[in-house]
Amino acid sequence: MTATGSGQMTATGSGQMTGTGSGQMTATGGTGFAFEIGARLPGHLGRTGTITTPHGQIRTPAFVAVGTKATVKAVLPESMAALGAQAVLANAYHLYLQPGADVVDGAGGLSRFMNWPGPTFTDSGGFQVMSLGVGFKKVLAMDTAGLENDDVIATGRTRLASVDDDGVTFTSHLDGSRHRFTPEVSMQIQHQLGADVMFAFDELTTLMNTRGYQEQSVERTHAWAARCLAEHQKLTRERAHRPYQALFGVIQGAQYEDLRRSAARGLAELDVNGQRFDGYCIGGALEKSILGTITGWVTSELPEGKPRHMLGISEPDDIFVCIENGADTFDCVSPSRVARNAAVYTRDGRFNVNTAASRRAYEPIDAECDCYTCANYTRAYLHHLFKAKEMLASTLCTIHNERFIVSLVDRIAQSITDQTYEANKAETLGRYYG
RNA sequence: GGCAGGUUGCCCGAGUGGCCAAAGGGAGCAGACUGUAAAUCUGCCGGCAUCGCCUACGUUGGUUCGAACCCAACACCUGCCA
Repeated sequence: MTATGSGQMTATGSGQMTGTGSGQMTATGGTGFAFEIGARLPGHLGRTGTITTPHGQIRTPAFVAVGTKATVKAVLPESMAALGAQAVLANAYHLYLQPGADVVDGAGGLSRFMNWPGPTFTDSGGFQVMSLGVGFKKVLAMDTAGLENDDVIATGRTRLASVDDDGVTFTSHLDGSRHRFTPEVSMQIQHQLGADVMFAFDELTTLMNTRGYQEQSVERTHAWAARCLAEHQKLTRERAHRPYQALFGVIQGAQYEDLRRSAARGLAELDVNGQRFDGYCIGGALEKSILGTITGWVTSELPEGKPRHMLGISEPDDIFVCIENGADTFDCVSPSRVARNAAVYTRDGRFNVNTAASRRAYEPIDAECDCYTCANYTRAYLHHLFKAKEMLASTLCTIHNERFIVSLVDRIAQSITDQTYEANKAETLGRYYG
């Protein structure tokens, strides 16, 4: 395991760097974007594959690191490449507010702006419809019983976003200024940001919403998806001198099978003037206990030959269950956010390094981990850095956590190829949650 | 030596008769975080413990039904005068 991990790490890092400068890739139908399926997981919907973008390839399944404001918080792009990260996902809403999409465009696009030569993704701002709106961060829950209520608003929070059928009005959390996002605006921003993969502007509901609201929201997201495709087609023509940017549609529908399936089918069939989605995202309110089932409903409605991205997922059990149900890529803030708050992942579960137990623990976070942090630093030192409020603590723990997830996903990919998936799953989850 | 001010829980610091085991910080201890308003947030934080009891606001004594809060002496610290 360790040998495999470090070997992959090196290959990824160098592959990314060289693939970048040379520009266009292999057979991509003239767009620079393509997806090719590799091995399949017998008895399941899972598969390995390769996504080709103008900025390089992504071997799937893959974890995409979140760098909301064009930076993976606390970590250098070089470190992200060294730990095996294949792609980075930034956020249209945040970059639109600061520094402004035109500034990123002027730099030559997100990749150049942030010095990440590999593939990049941007989220549409759809997540902020929810996180700045009703404000319920909890979109994952074990149990939805008794939660339904469209009027619930998180206590103590000011609502900064409100939705209507045409779009969303935001109040900037930075300066209180008012902004209007529509599917067209999101596409314009994302084209200026210039990521290889863009996401359609969607409405993200929570598990608190009523069935009626979820239906209405799925319809709205579908209508927005069509508008995104139309605007995308127009912008792609206007910006033909720029590298091709792929567009993924986002499937909502919460925990309802009929809604999820019809939403998936609707986007799979959606064709606006010959323009279709290059891939799909599975997002929104996801009930953890049936996460795999939901993923399966959706992927079985989607075309096989296009990649599926899982929005906001990174817990080990969730990753397994999504991959075997046909998800190809993931993104999540968790490894990074949690690291800044002193929580670290290990093969034997997660713990907080800032507790007294690590004060004199002169050993790495995880003896089996091949990351830079575990190779060079002890828990005692990290504990000290957190207590002393030194920012290196965030850097080192983020490197470790990102590597943990990347390496977990890499091992899953390898086990699909090797046909040892079930054994790998049983062992990995048994240890992690045991 | 004279005049004036101060001494509060691990630290800083409110509180000037009962609603005070004592505000608020910090530290400490633990927990949470799933398309990032997050280097954030939550809980505990004198002891034993079920209400409750015990020990506590420099020390000792006093006034009072009742004192961290009022009085006296003492100890130490801090300003101005010699």
